[in-house]
Amino acid sequence: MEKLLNIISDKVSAAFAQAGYEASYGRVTVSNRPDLCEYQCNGALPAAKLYHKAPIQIARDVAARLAEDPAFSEVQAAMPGFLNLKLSPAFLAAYLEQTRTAPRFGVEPDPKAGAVVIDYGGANVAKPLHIGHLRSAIIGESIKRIQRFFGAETIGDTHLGDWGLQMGLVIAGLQERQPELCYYDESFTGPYPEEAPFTISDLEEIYPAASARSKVDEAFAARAHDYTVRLQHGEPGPYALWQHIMRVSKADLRKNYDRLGVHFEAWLGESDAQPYIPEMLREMDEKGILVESEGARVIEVQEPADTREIPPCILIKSDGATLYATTDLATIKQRMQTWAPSKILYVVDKRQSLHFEQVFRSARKAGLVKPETELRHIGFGTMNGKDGKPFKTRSGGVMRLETLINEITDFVRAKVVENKLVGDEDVENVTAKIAMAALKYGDLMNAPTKDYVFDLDRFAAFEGNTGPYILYTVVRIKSILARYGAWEELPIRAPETPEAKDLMLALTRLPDALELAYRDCAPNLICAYIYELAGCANKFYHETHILTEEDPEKQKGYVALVGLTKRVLETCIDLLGFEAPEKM
RNA sequence: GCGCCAGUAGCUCAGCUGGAUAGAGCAACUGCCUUCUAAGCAGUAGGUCGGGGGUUCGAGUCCCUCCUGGCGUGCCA
Repeated sequence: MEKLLNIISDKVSAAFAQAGYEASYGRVTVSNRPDLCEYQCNGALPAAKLYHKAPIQIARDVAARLAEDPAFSEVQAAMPGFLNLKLSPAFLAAYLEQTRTAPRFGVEPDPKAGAVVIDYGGANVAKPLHIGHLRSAIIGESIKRIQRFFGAETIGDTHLGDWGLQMGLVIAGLQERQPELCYYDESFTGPYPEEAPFTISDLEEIYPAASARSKVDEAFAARAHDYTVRLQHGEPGPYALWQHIMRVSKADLRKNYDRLGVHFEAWLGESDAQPYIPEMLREMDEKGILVESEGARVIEVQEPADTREIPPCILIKSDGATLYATTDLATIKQRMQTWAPSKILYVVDKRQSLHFEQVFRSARKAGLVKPETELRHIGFGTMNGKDGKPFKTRSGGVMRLETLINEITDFVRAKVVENKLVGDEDVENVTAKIAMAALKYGDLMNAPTKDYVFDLDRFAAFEGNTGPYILYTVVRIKSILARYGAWEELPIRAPETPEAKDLMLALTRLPDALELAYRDCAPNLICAYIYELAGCANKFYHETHILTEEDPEKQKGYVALVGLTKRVLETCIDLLGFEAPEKM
């Protein structure tokens, strides 16, 4: 359905045309002076130059032609040449009634969305998630849901770090602890045990220890390297161990992501891209784009239009090994073959932007994707502590994601218990929902590309612009609706108070907010929108006593309005990746 | 060195393609709970938009320059 701003713009444009001016000057925006009007058109100002007329004269010409339009209750020309508009209550109510009854609130899906791969999470096997993984998971999940809302068939892929030296390190590290294991016995022929010889806690000890040791113990480093090679050649012992590591690690990762409300459709990793590498390299060779440079095999990606130097994309090191870029390119090949997506979105730290620029250019040069396939790196900024430096624990270490979630959950639980609004049996459920809202909203409210300061005290305080504030708004409305009874079919009614009208105007802005968030992959725009909407809802709630309203028709209108508000808010927070409890 | 990003209230940040009086939240201060949840609402105070030039009827927004900080910059991921 047509967006309200477009409908008004069309009317004003037509008025410009009737008055003898170029219609394109009739573009209307939301007013930046709410004290004067609801919508404004600045077109008379630039038009004045073209027509050699006073802007105010043009504005008056146009205003005169809009005066009779029933959509507006007020049309005024203001100095020096602004056109100020107010919507008529009846027109606004009719429009919102369409919004209320239309599927997806009248937001139009993207007809060419197709399949979309979202590469996020960035977890490594055998290493616990730490707070560095938080942003990718939260932002990626939200972007995926937004894509899906606009009609895309979404595939969230973790792209696990499950190949390479880190695996060799774990295998070598485990050998130090349990050298007697059959996996290390090259004469072993029988089937390997079903049960993994370690737990996730063991793995979490083994990797950091092995990593540290490899830096000081050359013999150990060589063994790790050797195991890496043997694994990559599919030798039974290392391979069987690797499978155990994968299984144990994935189960643990899944548990942690579940707790975050983050779900992946595909749990593929670097290892799954390996089979595609030989053929990919051969094809690149045939195209003649894989060239020798300083002993390595690279793809040149510098273009004449570049203002900076873009180093070539290295696919084969001078020692013959492949690297990160090679795997990423093979992964693109794998994804195109498997899902033929219209776009692949990478939600990865923004410091890797050059890497992705190289990979994307190489992919196009190699013809791995269609010309119209969109490859996009959504680079996110660093999560800093209050000191402005990358977030650390009090002791200076990297904080585990689990620890962070536990801290915020404990804080929330104390608050939930204190407020006594929920029964004992609901405490954990409600606590988890509020904690997720605090954590996710606190992250998503920031533009993805920006570094931001993570302040647990601030996010946990729940006052002002926070996730819990949004939840609180929803919960208050739910409470009214539950007491009122059937509300779903009640139609929107013309507003009678400024608070009601403001709330309705805010509701009409939903499509604009969602479309921008979709276009720019920017969940923060949804946060900004629902904060504004929740503010309007709370003001309305404060000024209007719904359940004691004596006029049943008025009451129905109020209930319909908060009902629509609730549905919009719940849809939006679902796009952000969290949900509201019944009480809090 | 080169490139990218950032610098807006005491703190954390908005500010869409240049438009009217630069907006929120926190912190500070003041009101509002015998009525649908006060995790709320209303209000007061707080700003040479890093500095300096320029373009424009009009600049936080565009151009130039300087300062400060962060990040990146061929064989790590």
